[in-house]
Amino acid sequence: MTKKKVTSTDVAKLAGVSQSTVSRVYGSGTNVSEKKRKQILEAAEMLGYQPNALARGLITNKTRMIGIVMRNIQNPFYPEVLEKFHKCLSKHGYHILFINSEHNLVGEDEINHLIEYHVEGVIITDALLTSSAVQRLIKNEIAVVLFNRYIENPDCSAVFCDNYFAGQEIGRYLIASGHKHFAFISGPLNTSTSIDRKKGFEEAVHKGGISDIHIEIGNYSYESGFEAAKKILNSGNLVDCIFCGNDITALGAIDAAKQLGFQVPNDLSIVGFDDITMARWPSYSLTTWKQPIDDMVNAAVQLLLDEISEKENKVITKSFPGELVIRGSVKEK
Amino acid sequence: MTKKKVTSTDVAKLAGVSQSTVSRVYGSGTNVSEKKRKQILEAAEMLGYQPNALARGLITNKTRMIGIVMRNIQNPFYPEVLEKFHKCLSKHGYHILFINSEHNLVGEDEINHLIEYHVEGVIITDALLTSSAVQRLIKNEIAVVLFNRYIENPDCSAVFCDNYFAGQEIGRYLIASGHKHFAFISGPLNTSTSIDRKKGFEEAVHKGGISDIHIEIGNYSYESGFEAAKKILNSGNLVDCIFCGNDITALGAIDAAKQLGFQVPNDLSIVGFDDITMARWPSYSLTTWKQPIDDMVNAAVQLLLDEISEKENKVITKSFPGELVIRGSVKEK
DNA sequence: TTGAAAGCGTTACCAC
DNA sequence: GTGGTAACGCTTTCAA
Repeated sequence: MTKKKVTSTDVAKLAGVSQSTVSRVYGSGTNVSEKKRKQILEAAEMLGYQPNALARGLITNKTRMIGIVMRNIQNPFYPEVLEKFHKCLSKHGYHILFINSEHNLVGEDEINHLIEYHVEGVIITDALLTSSAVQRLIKNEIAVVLFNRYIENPDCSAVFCDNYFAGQEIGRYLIASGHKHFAFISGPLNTSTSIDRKKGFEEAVHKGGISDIHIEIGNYSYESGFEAAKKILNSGNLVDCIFCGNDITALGAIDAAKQLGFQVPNDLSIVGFDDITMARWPSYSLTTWKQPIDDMVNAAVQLLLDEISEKENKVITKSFPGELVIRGSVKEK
Repeated sequence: MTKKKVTSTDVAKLAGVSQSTVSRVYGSGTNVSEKKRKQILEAAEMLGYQPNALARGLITNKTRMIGIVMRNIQNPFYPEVLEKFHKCLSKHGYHILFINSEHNLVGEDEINHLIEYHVEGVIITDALLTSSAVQRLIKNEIAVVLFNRYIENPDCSAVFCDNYFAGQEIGRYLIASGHKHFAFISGPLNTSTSIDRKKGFEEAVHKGGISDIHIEIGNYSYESGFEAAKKILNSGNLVDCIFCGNDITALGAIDAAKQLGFQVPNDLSIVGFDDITMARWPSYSLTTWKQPIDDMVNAAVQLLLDEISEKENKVITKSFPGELVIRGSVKEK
């Protein structure tokens, strides 16, 4: 077993045909007789031939690679999202160049890598691009879709949950179930996601006749939920419910409440956001807002593929409502 | 702002030099005068030039891509691993082609993709390769390292935690802390990982004078831990401790125990494996075995890079002991 | 230090 | 149907 890489020319020689014909078998598939096709496939099998995707990409300008830039992968919501993107993209014959970004704003060098590798499109989850970065991608004919974020003055497509609506619904639900003293643990307020959830929630609560909401700003982590809840419960303010910006924060809040001797939901109601698998665990049984991940992922991929094939840049934003999932962390009084 | 992709030839023209010289600036960096380098970088900046990694890879046979095949990404252990791999690999200038495998055995088509894209190396986490798959990768000069698994008759390198030792230590610890009635919730017994943990644990427990261990086989998920624990606790067998094959299983077991009215650790001790972040959460406060992820990831990357640069295939396996992390889920009687 | 030219493994466009 | 040949964008000789 030698170690030389085998090319279409090797296959052609062994099969006694031209290299072009081999290429046709693996490419268009047309214009090749049944007999030669057979010979070629046999020869390829013998040699262990695999077409070189790089060479192909060089000439076709189609690498069949999609860059996924993901932040916050420690939040269980995102592995689930990644898994679904992988499934959906590979169904369409695409591969994933994975980039784990650490910042809210995707860095220049990360953009550079995506351009260098000539990915056909990029999905950005839970992060943003400067508009100059968007321009660079577009200039390099790379389609872009934001996932779970959008930009006010949109220069690229986006798929997200209607956070404003969701925030409202959660506010209404807590009002309707008889709560009087509200707190909200938000994520950092530099993201559309956080801002909209907050705005919707506040509006609904105010409309329900409650003027004061105790607000803490966290960073969507368990620890920040834990700390924020402690602060709220130790503040002396009366509080009978907390809306948490995401599930993992809510789990932290529940643990903090328990530690301080509060019973959830009897003394304190807690609502999360995302509906991660853990929300369902009996220790928490978290009432939360379900983001329709499947639909969102499918939509994002569809948008991306459309952009890739159509070449013109329509900017489309798609929002999904999602739905309240009632479990056991809210007391309906 | 036009949309034509800019190449080194474009840069050369604008800078008034030859394409070769542009290439030298971005490649070796040698043999180019300070003056021309400056002109070139300026021109490149103006045009927004990025070298084409595919074309480069085609000629150099170095794509600077590493394939990561990951299974079970819903288990929080693996996102953490992925994040660290990303960090370590990008520090070395490598990029990740991400593949989410659904099976214990990596499929032929997944191998094909890795070969097609000419990744320089592959890291397989929590899955195995048939030896014919290994041979195909090697024939295509792709280095392979298994992470968290090894093969009995090794044809590729591997990095893992010494599961046999860890199992023993956990057994000894539970014996030493006065437990008498043992149960074990294993992962599927077709993996080295599971087999070794089980073997070590059983040996230590037997050596401690206990002959019976109630064994259940799960699949390393929360749900399977939950169900298995219920089965154990409802079996009528007396049980005062359960060792769970991984943390997520242990969390399920804890929740099941609580639901059945058992107090952890007073009525029942529980030990996990991995030390995922959630093990630290107050609701669980799980005593567990810490896999030294950082060291393991660094070792895996180092092994891979060595294999890539040395071209000869030494098969090296590296095991790490890890350590017991004592929290609150075990009663020391 | 520089540039011309060959070649990496494909696809695409020709003639035949 | 088929094979020859020119790209694709780069690195790497080799002469100058």
